[in-house]
Amino acid sequence: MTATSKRDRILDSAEALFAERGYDGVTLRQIASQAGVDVALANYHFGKKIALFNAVFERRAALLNESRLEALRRVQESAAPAGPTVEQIIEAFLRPLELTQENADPGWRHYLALIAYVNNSTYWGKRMMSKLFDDLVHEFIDALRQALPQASDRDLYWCYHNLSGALTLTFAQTERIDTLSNGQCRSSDFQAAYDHMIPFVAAGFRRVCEPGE
Amino acid sequence: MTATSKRDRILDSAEALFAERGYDGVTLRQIASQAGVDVALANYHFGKKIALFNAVFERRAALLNESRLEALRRVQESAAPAGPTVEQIIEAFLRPLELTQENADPGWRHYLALIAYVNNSTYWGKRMMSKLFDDLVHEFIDALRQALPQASDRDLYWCYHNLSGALTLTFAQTERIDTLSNGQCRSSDFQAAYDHMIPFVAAGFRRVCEPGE
DNA sequence: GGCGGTTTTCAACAAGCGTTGAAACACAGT
DNA sequence: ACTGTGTTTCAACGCTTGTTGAAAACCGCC
Repeated sequence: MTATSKRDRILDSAEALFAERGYDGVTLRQIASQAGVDVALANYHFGKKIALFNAVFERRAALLNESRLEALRRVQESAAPAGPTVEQIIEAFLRPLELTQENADPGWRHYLALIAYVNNSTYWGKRMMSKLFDDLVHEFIDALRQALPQASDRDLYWCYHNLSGALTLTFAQTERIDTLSNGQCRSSDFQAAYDHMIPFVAAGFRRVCEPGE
Repeated sequence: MTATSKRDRILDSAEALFAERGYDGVTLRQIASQAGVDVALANYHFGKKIALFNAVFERRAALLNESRLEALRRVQESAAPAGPTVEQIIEAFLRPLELTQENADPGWRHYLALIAYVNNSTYWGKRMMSKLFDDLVHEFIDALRQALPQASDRDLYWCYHNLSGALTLTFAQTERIDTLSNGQCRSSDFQAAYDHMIPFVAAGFRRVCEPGE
C-alpha cells in the first residue's frame, strides 16, 4: 500500500503536503519528516525544491491523460459514425478519475487536489498546466465541436472554462459543500459529484452552443 | 486612484501579492517594499502576518455581500409574486462583480483572485469562507429552491457546487482559457465570462433540478 | 571479506524570515 | 515653544529555511 522506496515516500509526502498547503507552505523538512528520511535526501534524489514539485506534478500526469484519452476513444468507436453525444464526451473526461471507493488510493486524491491548486493559480498554472494537459484538452474540445456543429469556438471554450472550474473545485475537495449542505453532500464523494456534474455541464453546453428555439 | 494612507497602501499591496502567490509565498518585506513603507509598519497596524491576511480578506467582504444581496432583492421585488427565474437569480449572484470596464479597479480584481485562492484551498477555505459568505449563499439557494420547487436539497447543493467552481475559476483570472483558445477568450473579460456562465449554469440547474421529460 | 557505487545521514552554512523595543518623526492643542 | 499622541523608521533578535560537502551505511559482486 504505502510506497517502499524512500524516493517514492518523499514523492508521496510531498504530494500530500503540497496539495494541502501549496508550494511555499511546505518545507523540505516537513516532507522529509513525514517520509521518515533525512532532509538532505530530497536534494540527493531531486535537486532543488522546485524540481521536486515538478516531479510530483508530472509523476501521474501521463497516466491520467492516457486513461482519459482511452475513455474518449472508446465512446468514439462505440458511437461511430455519428459520433458520441455531449454527455458521453463529458463522461469520458470525468469518469476515469472516479476513485470509486471513497477510500481509494489517497495518493490520487492528493494529486487531484494538487492539480486544483496549480490550475487555480496564475503563477503556477502558467508554468505547469499547458505543457502537460493542453493536447488532451484539445482532443476533447475537438470531440465536443463535432457533437455541437453549430457552436462557435469562442462559445465552446467558454463552456469548457465552466466545466474546468466545476471540475477543479471538485478536485480540491475543500469540504465547503459539506458545510453548506449540512452534510447532505460530501466533497469526498467523487461519484456523486460526477453524477450531478455530467448532466449539469452537458445541459450547459447544449444551451450555449446549440441553436436557440 | 492609489490609496493615500500608508495603512491602506499596505492592505493594497498585501491584497495583490497574496492573491498572486498565496499566503506563504509572500513575505512582509515584499509587501512593505511594494507599499513603500518599512517592514515594521505592517506589524504596527495589523499585528501578526496572519492578522494582516484576515484584514485583507475581510475588508471587501461586506461590500460584496451587500451588493449581491441588493441585486437579489431587486429581482425578487420586480418578479413578485411569482418569484424570479433561475437566470435572474444567477445573474444577481454574478453581475454585481462585473467590473465593467476591463481596466476597472485593480484592487477588486486582486480581491476576487484572493477569494479564488481561499475558496479552492481546504486549509484556508475552512478558516475563512463560511464565516463571511455562508449566510449570503443560503439566501441565494433559498431563492433557487423557490424557483425550482421540485428540486431536492442535495441536487440544489451539488448544482451550486458547479456554479461555485465555474465562478471561482473565473475569479482566479489564470489566463488559462486565453492560452487554450489561442486568444479568442480572455479571462480578464468578466462580462464575456458571465454572458456565457449565466445561461450555462441556469440550464444545468434546470436539467438536474427539474422533472425529466 | 574487501571493493565500488549507490543511497542515506550528519553537521553546518549563509540568507531570509517574522517579530520586537526603542528611537525618530509629525503634528495637533495649548 | 512645549507637550502628548499617534505614526513611522531603525536596528537587531532568534529562528527556520534551502542547500551543500563530507562522512557513514548499505549492498551486490568478485
